[in-house]
Parts: sequence; C-alpha cells; structure tokens
Amino acid sequence: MTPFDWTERFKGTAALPLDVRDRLNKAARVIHMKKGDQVFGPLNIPDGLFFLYDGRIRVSQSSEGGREIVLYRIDAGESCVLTTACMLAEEAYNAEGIAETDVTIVVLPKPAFDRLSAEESAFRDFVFAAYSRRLIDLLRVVDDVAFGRIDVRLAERLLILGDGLKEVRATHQDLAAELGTAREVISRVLNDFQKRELIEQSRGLITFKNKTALAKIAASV
Amino acid sequence: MTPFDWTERFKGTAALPLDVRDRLNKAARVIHMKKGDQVFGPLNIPDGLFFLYDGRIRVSQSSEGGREIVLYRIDAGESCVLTTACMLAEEAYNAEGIAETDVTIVVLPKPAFDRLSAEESAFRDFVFAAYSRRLIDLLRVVDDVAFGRIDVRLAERLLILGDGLKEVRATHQDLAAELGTAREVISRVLNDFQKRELIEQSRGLITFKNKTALAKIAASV
DNA sequence: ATCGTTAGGTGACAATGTCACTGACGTGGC
DNA sequence: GCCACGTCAGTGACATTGTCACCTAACGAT
Repeated sequence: MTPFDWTERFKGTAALPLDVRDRLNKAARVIHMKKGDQVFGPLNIPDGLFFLYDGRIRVSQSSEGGREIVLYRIDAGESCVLTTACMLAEEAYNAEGIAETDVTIVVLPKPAFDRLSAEESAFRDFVFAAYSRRLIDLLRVVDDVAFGRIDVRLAERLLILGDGLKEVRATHQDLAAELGTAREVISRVLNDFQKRELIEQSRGLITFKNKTALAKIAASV
Repeated sequence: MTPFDWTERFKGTAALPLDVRDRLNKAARVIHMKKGDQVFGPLNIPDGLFFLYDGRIRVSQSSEGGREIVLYRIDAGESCVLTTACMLAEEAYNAEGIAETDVTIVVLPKPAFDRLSAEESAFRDFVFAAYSRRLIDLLRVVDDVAFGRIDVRLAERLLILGDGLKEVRATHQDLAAELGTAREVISRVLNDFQKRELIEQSRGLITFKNKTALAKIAASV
C-alpha cells in the first residue's frame, strides 16, 4: 500500500471505481526527485506512463550548438505524454525534463497502462486530452519561434514567470533558454526594458516596474 | 456498404475482426476532395477521427503577418490527430490542412471512435502511435526553426521535395512557406546555390545540378 | 583578502527578416 | 500579332536577431 492514494489527484483516475484504484496503487511505483534533477532525457526514458503527483517539471529541447528552448511545463495532476510518445516512436530526440521543484512522480508500468486504457474510458479520455494539450502547446511554440519578435516573447515570458510576483529570479542565460535564443540577445532586450523603466535588474533578479507597459508589449501582435 | 473496404488500409483497422470492420464500413463517411482544397482549418473542424485513405495532405500554420510554415505531411494510411486534438482541447489554433493531391478521406464519427478505442487494442495503439509520431514531428520543427540555419534547411527540404526527381516544381514563395521564412530569403539562398552550380532556376522550377553537394550542406549540423 | 566561478556588458560582424520598388514572364483577350 | 494583367523573381537599404571574442562585476568559498 502506498502512503497516499495518488489516484485522487488525476482526472483520469479519480473517477475510477475503488477496486481499480486499489489495483493501481499497488501496480504503480512512486518516485521522489529533487529540484534540479533530470526527470527524463534522451538517455533516460521511463518504461511506463508518467504522472506528476506533485511539483513542476520543465520540458526543454537542446541543440548541438548548446542552445536550449523550453517547450512547456508539466504541472501537478498532469501526465507526461512526451516520454510515452518517445517510447512508442523509438526515435531519437533531445528533449529532457528537469524538476523545477521537488517532485513526486507516479510511474504506471506499460501493462497496467494498457489494461487501464482498454477498460476505462475516463482514463482514455485523460490520456488523449494530455496528448492534445501538448500538441497545442507545441503549435504555440512553433508559432512563437517562427513568427514572434523577441521583445514581445520576452515580455510575455517575464509576466508568466513572475505571475503575481514583483520580481523574477532568473539569469539572462535562463531566460535565453526559455525562448531558445542567446544570452546576449536577452541582455540587449532587458537593457532596453530597463532604459524604458519597465524593469530593474540586478544579478539574477529582474524586478517589475511597470507590468502594464510590459503587458502592452507582450500583446503587440 | 462503401464501394471499397477502407479498413484494410490502416494499421489500426486491418487487424480487426471482420464483423468489426463491417460495422466500421457502415459507420464511416467517405469524402473526396480535390488537390488544393482545404481539408480542415480553423473554421472547419471535422467532427470525428480523420483517416487519409488516399493522397497527401500538407499541414501548415500561418501567422497574422501572413507568413506560413509547414508542420508535417499526412500520407495515405495515416490519421490526422491534430484535428482530434483541437476538437478535444477546444482551443484556438491556426493550423490548416491542404490537399496536395486529390484525396480520399474516411471520417469516423466520435461515438464509433470511442467504442473502437475501448474495445480494440490494435486500434488504440494505432491512435497513440499517430499522436506520438506528430509530437516527434513537431519537436523536429521546433528544433529546425529555433536552431537551424536557413541554407541547411532549404537544401534539406529541396532534397525531400525532389526525392527521386531531377527537379522541384515550386515557387520561391512556396519554399518560403515550407520553412516559415520570407520569399526574399529563399531567393537569396537559391541564388547562392545557383552561383555554386548546385541548382538551376527558372520560373517556378528548380533543377538539381549537384545533389551530393546539396546533401552535404543539408547534413552540415 | 584572494581566488575562482558565474553573471552580465560590449562592439563588431554575420545571418535573417522587412520594406519598397523593379522588371520579367506567362496567359488570356482583342 | 499585340496588349493588359497577374504572378514570379531580383534588388538595395535597413532592422532585427544571432555569433564571437573578450571584458568587467558580483558573489561564494576558503
């Protein structure tokens, strides 16, 4: 018996009959990882479906040149279909998931996953929805990267990262990796923002001075 | 009874019992469209799962600025999960599918889809695999757009479009839309290729002169 | 305090995207 | 034939973004 009933946390499992949930609790492995750990990566493909019980995971892709771009984030209650996809597709890929906080992960072995998706439509819907969500996320990334201006994207990302806060704790390099660009580019844009008194900067910290104006930039097409 | 048995064409349905396939043949609608038709788009979301029986569909995304980028192509025997994803996610998106040839499409209504994915694991695997494939495709697009050089990408795309042929019939604008860039950029790069005697150009037509060298460019990181 | 590491700044340049305009080519009407 | 029109491609100037080399500033550990 696991020390908690994780099945209540997920849309796809909370609605299941109690006996099924019991079985799941027995079949699944629970993993804890620390902030900063690599949850999965090219050399580290899990062998089952991935549920994020608690915490947040940042999924990013990196190039040979060492640049990096954040694809999306997985929040508690969501599953990670990318690993499943890579498992199925057997293709080389270079995406990795990094724990942004301490995380608790539930790994459901493939046989249990298969049986569950066969028997429970609620679970199936959950998985399909998870795939759909990620596809849409990636469409957005493509749109941004291919067509978006860097100042607009940075303003938007700053507001997201600092949602509800007065500051964002991130280095220029971190922000470059968010957007898939180079540190120098971020430095330039941030300096511009600073000159216009939208933000203030200190080492590893950006403080909002005028969120409204930033939002206007972020919204500008 | 449909005039043909489409279920034999798809990995997810060919292995099903005959009675199930009979049911499917009755439940599904078959649609024919002409080359150039919009198969689906933001204003035109189908109400079921999409099987491409014959032909090829180009899926692309466009920006407000009028630029466009090709995300991937759907070949005969594949299904289109993007439409399914958008159906589920209920989100705004601006991807569209254009028939690159005359196409024959089978649309399976959602109830039939649900039942099938509940009862038949072969079908379920097919759908999951389709999702996975597209996710991987999009990862590749993100990688290319975010980190790739335009000459490398163009060389690669020319070789793909002209696979087995001596020429590619496409305008500079078409190629720009493939890669999500501007026509002028394509013109510049093609002129460079021409100066290096890798290709020859005439209106709407590019002729290969040295595929080997192009391949070398395409492969250069 | 000193050293080493990491964060950030800068200028020159390269690659790509944008804009405005031009001519070249092809098709259909006359 | 010849002309008018629309599509396709070429061009130069400029803006934005990416790359490179190198520098200084800030911080932590000892």
